[in-house]
Amino acid sequence: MSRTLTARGERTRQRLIDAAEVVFGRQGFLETKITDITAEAGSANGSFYNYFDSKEDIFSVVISRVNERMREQLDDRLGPGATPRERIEHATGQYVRAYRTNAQMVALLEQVSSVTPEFKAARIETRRRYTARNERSIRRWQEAGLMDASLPPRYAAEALASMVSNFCYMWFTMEADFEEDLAIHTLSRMWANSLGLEGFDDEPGGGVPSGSSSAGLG
Amino acid sequence: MSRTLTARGERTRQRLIDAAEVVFGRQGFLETKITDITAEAGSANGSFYNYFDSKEDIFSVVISRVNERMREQLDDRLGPGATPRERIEHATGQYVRAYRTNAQMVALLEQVSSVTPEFKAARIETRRRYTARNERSIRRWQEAGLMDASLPPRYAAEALASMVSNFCYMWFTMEADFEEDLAIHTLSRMWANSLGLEGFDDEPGGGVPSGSSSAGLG
Amino acid sequence: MSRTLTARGERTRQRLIDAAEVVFGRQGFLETKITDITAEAGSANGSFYNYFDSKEDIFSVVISRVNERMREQLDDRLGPGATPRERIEHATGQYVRAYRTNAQMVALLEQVSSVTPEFKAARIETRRRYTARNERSIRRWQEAGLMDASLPPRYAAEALASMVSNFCYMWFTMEADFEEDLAIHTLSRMWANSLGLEGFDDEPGGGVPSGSSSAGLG
Amino acid sequence: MSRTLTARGERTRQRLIDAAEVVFGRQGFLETKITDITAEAGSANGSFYNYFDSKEDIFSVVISRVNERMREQLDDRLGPGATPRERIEHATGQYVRAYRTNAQMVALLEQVSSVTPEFKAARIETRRRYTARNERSIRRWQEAGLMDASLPPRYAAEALASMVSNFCYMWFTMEADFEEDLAIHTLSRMWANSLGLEGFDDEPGGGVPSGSSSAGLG
DNA sequence: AATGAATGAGCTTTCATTCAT
DNA sequence: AATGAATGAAAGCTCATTCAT
Repeated sequence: MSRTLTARGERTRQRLIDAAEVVFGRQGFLETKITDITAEAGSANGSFYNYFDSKEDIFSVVISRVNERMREQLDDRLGPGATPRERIEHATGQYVRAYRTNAQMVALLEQVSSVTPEFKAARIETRRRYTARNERSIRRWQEAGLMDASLPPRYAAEALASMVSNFCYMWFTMEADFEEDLAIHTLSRMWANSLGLEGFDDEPGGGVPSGSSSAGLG
Repeated sequence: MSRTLTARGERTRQRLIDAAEVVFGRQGFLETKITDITAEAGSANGSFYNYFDSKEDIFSVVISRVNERMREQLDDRLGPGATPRERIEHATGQYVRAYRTNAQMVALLEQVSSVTPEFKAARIETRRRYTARNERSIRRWQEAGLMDASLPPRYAAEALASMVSNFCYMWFTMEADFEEDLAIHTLSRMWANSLGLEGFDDEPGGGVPSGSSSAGLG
Repeated sequence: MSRTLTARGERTRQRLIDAAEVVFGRQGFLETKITDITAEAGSANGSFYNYFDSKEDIFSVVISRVNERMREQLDDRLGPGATPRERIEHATGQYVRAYRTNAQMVALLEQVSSVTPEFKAARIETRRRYTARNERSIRRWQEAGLMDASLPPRYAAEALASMVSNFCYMWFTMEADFEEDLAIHTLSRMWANSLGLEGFDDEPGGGVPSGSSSAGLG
Repeated sequence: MSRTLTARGERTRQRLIDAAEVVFGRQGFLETKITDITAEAGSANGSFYNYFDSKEDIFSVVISRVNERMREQLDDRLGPGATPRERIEHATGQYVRAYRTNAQMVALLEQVSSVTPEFKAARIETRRRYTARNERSIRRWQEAGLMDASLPPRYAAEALASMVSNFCYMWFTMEADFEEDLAIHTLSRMWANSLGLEGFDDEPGGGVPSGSSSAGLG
């Protein structure tokens, strides 16, 4: 499935990927039939197999693209003058918006990863990459005496990633009703509180919880 | 499917439900075929339809039973002399253990609910019931001046349920490696911290974050 | 595929096997579609898979049945008073008639065995079993001084099996035109001649070329 | 498919034929896909249809080429001074070696001819052409009083072609294990014996059983 | 009630062949 | 001539569900 393609071929392949994203989003992984994808793309049944081996194959391409998009959306960092609280709020806001944009696909990955071992592994890895960033921040803050030293960083990082990501899951996928500014503000405040960052609010230049906001899959 | 059954019929029905739980747990919803269930139950293929309409039908029965079990496991409350921190820790411990015991089934429901609208609604409802308890506690604590009054109770309750439940999900379903006592302690401490309960630790009789923490599905 | 069947099941299974033999004979292995078999048997497409895993599966059942039939047809031996020439002629006649009856299926097995390793092995084994009988006869005759001692028994046995079986193949499958009595007589005579049995014709009780005539698949 | 080709076209066509022989030999007729041939030839999928109508079409070209080759390999005759036994041995040796060289293709044709009526006819015709040569020899020998006059020439010729060709089939295609010199010698001796050529061994200038022995397809 | 056979819609995948460039 | 993308008819197989006993 990696023979080089002509321009036309590349176009068709893209059409199929776009179609797949639409259909996966609409029907979920399992309810998506190859036929649905080709129909959506306006090509013949058999054309699918000129480009992909299986539904899993195209799904992983779609997911990669979504991850890429989310990574970009989470990339903006505040400058060095910002306070930790500002940083947390900024990162949380980014995360929430990125999640909202891609909610369907993120939920989809969740759904699939609990079934297919291959995707489960990928999903765990992505999550690990992002909690690792949280963990480093926490470690730094603890070394700097900025927060509760008794919290084990890895555990705390996982807990925070859980809080934000699952909140978004309930919000965007399970259709709980929240107001954006208030949600971001509340999550940010609870995040800071939970680590015992209170009292350090105005110290600029603290570590960044940042990507903390576990892209896409946190 | 609810006509009254003879004793024999009732026994067969139970055998099928037991078998279904085993098989669902082993193979997941989709990989479970009706024949797998009847084989496990030691009855004939066709017998299934004497008691259930479909795979969804028996699945919902299995899930109800699991929910029932979890509710019981989360029901033990501390007496009136306990401090809020003790209560939080107690409830968190209960939740963690209940989750662990039923992790397979909880994950299963998660998986299914993102696919089938019917189960999605049920899952939302269960979650709502439990966050509602958290929410009431928070409201009470705020009225009693025991915690940060600026946090909107519904949002905070959802965030805390997310933190604990998704932590357990990563732990028991995605096989992250945590140590039980430390995990419970850390989650409890972050829970209390995040609400700004510090300084109130020793006030006995506060509300109970409790099993509140969303049974089975939080 | 070996669960015990009820009478009805057994009947259906037999219907499918009968149908398969007809269709295989008519269309060959490759041109036979599962649908053709079920149509011929008058049952539904899916019913096939209640009894067989695949086309190969049912084919091997059909072939076994044919082998069985041929073995029976080749089983009649002459009494002890017969001369070698009589024995050879008798055995050749049997072989020719058995081949004719089952020509379609024998050719089919030949066709399939050159493609599918599994059937190739089976086919070689059957052939080996029958040439082994020829070989033993030849050895005995040589020890008894009844024939040309310079012919290596295994080679000679293979050559004779080839002569008769391939003659029949050309005759019944490739539609060469021969007259039965003359064919049998000629083959018998050449068989005896080739071994140098001339001059011993009238000695009664010699070894039996017999099943020599490689049943079904020689 | 026989419009005149430019030099380039002719080269491409040859490349395809060469590739086809390789691939047919490697994978058999059925497992050979058009794409396998073009891939082996290093040209594009669609190019195939510039030169051939179908897989059958190119197959018949390949087979013709193989037949041609075999005919050449069988063409060497002994001079007039040779005895019949020498001639038979010489011709048998030639046949065995030619078969060995082309065994894959010969088996292939056998396989295909039992399926496709078109190739079946061609195969019968080729066989007939070569047994006809045997038959003429036998007739000549009988007229010259050199052998058993009671054997009907056409029947005997068919039997001998069967003996040698099917022996080779078992040897080279079904992987029976024989030693070359001994095999050739045994087959030759049995050939002569079966016709009752004994006692005439040393008469030079007898007819030639010859390459007669059915090229390629005997 | 219990059984297990029968059914057929539904989906995936392959690949010879055609088409447009 | 050469290319490689596009096509869609087959065919196999699964399995929930219905039926007959």
